[in-house]
Amino acid sequence: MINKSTEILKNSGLSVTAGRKSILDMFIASGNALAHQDIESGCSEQFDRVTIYRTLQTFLDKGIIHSIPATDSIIRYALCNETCTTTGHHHDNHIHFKCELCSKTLCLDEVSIPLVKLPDGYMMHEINMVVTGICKSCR
Amino acid sequence: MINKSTEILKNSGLSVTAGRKSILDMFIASGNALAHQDIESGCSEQFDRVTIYRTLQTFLDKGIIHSIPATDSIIRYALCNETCTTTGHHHDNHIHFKCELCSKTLCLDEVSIPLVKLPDGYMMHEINMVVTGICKSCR
DNA sequence: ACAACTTTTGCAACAAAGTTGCATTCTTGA
DNA sequence: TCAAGAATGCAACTTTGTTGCAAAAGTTGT
Repeated sequence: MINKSTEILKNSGLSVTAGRKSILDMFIASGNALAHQDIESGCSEQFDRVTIYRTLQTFLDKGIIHSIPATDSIIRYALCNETCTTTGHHHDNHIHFKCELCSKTLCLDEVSIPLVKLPDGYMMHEINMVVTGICKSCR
Repeated sequence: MINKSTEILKNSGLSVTAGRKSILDMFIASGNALAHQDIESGCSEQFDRVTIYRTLQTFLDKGIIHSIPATDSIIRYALCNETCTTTGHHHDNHIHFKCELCSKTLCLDEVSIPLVKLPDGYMMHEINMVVTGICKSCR
């Protein structure tokens, strides 16, 4: 295996293409979550918009990335960490932080989501927590 | 004050118009959160799409409704409860539940969000928690 | 109840975001 | 290396969201 992106793609049973590799490399290189738009402005010269949509969907399906909910209708994606090896939907147990100044979104892997008790009759499947505030580098 | 929607509008210092009243009535009548699309299909014959966008934005600004983050890029809105009297952004301290079967989103006012400790250097401002699973009525 | 003033609405035109089908190109495994 | 299958690019389209402006409605004071 030459590099990490190739390795991830092969492990997920995906064919290795230039587009997938460079999108995956963007995730690996970036410390924070990326929106479709971020990726497009990073490589729209090389790859079609449609390819980016489909690649992100494929990565989601394979559990390579996860999506981070937001109230601004901009969905951001972040690499799943190595312990998430299962294909398809899976639970990330860390919280997400969105900085109000630099508006970067990142995974705080070291902070796990506390358990909550739902009212009777509700079954929990996935849980998502997003904190907004000021990040380390913006203070 | 004739009815609840009129009362809410006046309390927020907004002029009372047919559009605002009927959108507000939809929120009051519906037990769950509504997306722009839900509202549009409920009253698009009566009111222009643009009016709905602007009305939702106005309600958000005045703190009449709050937006609920989601991973499907569909922002849903729900009425703020009466304790939220402040104008503008404010923190709702309850969790949100999205049912995977009926895909309704609702506020679980009785479940409050537990505190989490952020790593050093991060300042928390707002916190949002969304649980997906199966709701009471779908079991 | 009315007039003057302010706010809201609808329309049109536009911009951005996302989807689909299909022909071409690239990957993979034998 | 070659054939089969998968991914890509393109074009056309749908959906979603935004902006400016004139018309309509709401509000306030008399």
